[in-house]
Amino acid sequence: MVQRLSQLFVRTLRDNPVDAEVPSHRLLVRAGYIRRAAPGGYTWLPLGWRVYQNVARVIREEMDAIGAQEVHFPAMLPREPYEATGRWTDYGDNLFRLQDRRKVDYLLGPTHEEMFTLLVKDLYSSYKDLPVWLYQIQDKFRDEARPRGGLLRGREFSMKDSYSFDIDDEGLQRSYDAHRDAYVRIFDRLGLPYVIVSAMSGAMGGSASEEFLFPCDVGEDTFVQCASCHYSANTEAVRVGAASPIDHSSTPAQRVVDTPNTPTIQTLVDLFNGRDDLRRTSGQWQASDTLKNVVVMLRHPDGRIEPLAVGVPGDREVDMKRLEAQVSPAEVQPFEEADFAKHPALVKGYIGPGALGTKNASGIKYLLDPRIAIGSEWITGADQAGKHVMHLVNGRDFEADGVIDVAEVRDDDTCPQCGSALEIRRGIEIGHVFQLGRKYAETLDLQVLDQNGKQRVVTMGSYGIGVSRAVAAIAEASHDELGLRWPREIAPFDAHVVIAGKDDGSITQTANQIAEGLQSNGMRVVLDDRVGVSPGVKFKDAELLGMPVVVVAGRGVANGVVEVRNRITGTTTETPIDQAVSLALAEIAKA
RNA sequence: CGGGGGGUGGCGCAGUUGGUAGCGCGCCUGGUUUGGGACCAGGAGGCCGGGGGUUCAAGUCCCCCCUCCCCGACCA
Repeated sequence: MVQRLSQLFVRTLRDNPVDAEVPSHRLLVRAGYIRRAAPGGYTWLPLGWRVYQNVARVIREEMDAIGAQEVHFPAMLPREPYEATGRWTDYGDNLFRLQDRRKVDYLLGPTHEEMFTLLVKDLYSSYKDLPVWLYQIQDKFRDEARPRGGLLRGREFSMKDSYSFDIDDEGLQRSYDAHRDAYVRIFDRLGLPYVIVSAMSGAMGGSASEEFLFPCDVGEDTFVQCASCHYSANTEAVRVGAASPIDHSSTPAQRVVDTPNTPTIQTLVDLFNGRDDLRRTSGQWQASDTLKNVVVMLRHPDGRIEPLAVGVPGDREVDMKRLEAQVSPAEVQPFEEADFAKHPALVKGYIGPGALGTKNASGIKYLLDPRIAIGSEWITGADQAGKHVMHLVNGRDFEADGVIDVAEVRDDDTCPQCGSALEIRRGIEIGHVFQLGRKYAETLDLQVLDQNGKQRVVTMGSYGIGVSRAVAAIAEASHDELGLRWPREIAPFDAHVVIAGKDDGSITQTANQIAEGLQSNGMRVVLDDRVGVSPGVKFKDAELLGMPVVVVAGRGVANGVVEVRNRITGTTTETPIDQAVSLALAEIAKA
């Protein structure tokens, strides 16, 4: 059936909604695709729901094509499985919890590793049953502290997540590769540009976890990309190579210097450059010649709290996200005044390697940025108020307990693979493939018998795509100043036929004929049949709604012609009425 | 959770020293229009986010709460 715009449940807004900031949110609300219904929750209107279904269909087709099978869970889940894996508590405030009339606890699933693991455990018990790949497309619930960007980060959102179950690591790798390949096909079909980045430290073997990021200024993830080689990684996963040792045979002995009133690195550098006796033999001292020591508190999952000291070059900050990722599952907490009181060896503002390290006065574990080479000399805190030390050589004058790579990553940092300059970019995480391994299977005791009749713990992978987020990302990727521009496969309709201008009946007749012609060729068609609406309004709405091809039947009909407009390429072609359908079909095929 | 800015018809906004709640768009009726968000005339539509207080009188002043947006923190 040709959808008549006069009958469609939609209202476009002339003005931008004031509470929408990012383009996708603004346009989806203004064009009548979604409405906010709750904090972080959106209602899909008919147009939006068609887009959603199209995205879900593409994902289903590709998942089914690799042999994955769809299941469907209840939204309301029991507490026990999440209790068993510790996530009932680990998820903290982000978990939506509820109780039934008997005060029994339930939760709204934030993610479903537990349920899938138990489902397979429930039914399968032999290696012959493996591998098996299951997926769901369902709403997830996370009580985000700050939902934002409309569909980009909600508290209720739709996600496709798959889980693979294999008997061994080789199988897991095959399952992972199959999903990764499927994701490439999915995002290509969705018209979403993406970069695949490493999401975990190289220590685990670089391919254990990768993210698909859609590069975009409003994205919340930061990643680096190398212009020369193909290296790309989430900033959390970037690993800097260790610096080569430096010959320090000509470096003077360490020297403690009075440095009053040097609360910042810059004032410290200025003081050294301003004093004749401290001046460098060649050039000026830089912030990068100083060693900054940051102390934090780590809170382990078992509740244990211990301090950790990190040394980074003075021109860099410690990136807390990177630090959290490195020390996970421990949480990072600030080192507070009260903590200084408990550790008298630490002098606030003058913390140096002299006091740090498990072998020194504080006993605090001390880890160094990999850029800090053995043999390099530094200006750093002397562990006395108002004093710094210079010519302090790593390996000669102090020794750290190890290396940790958590300094901020900057534009033009060198690529760990080829040494060229890295570029920092932002992106929206649209997909994530992850080799979970045996963590959940062990905890929930998912084992099968192998060929030798022995119990073997199953190894798992998890693979997610945010469906509602993908809708927003596509809108983000496919719009211009006039409105949305849906890729053909995702658009609510293939063609938008407009009845424009003063009509003696022939225009409406022509428009109907074209709409039906398109439909009989398998196209999904919306017809703007609204009466008393001026052509300008209809054109604006057509541009805002964003179907790939717009056919305008208007004043040209008197001369036997209509217009075919391609919303993607921006071209307008006038064509005889009897060729309108075939031309529109050709343009749709191009879009 | 910290900082900042908001909440007044469906949407966007104004509202003075406290004194009958307004404008534009949209919506309804009639008429005129019909190729780039038309025009005229007449209408409908508001618990001014919620609660408490001050006052003869509160959209406006005071207190508490809710909620939205932005920045940060947080985020399998």
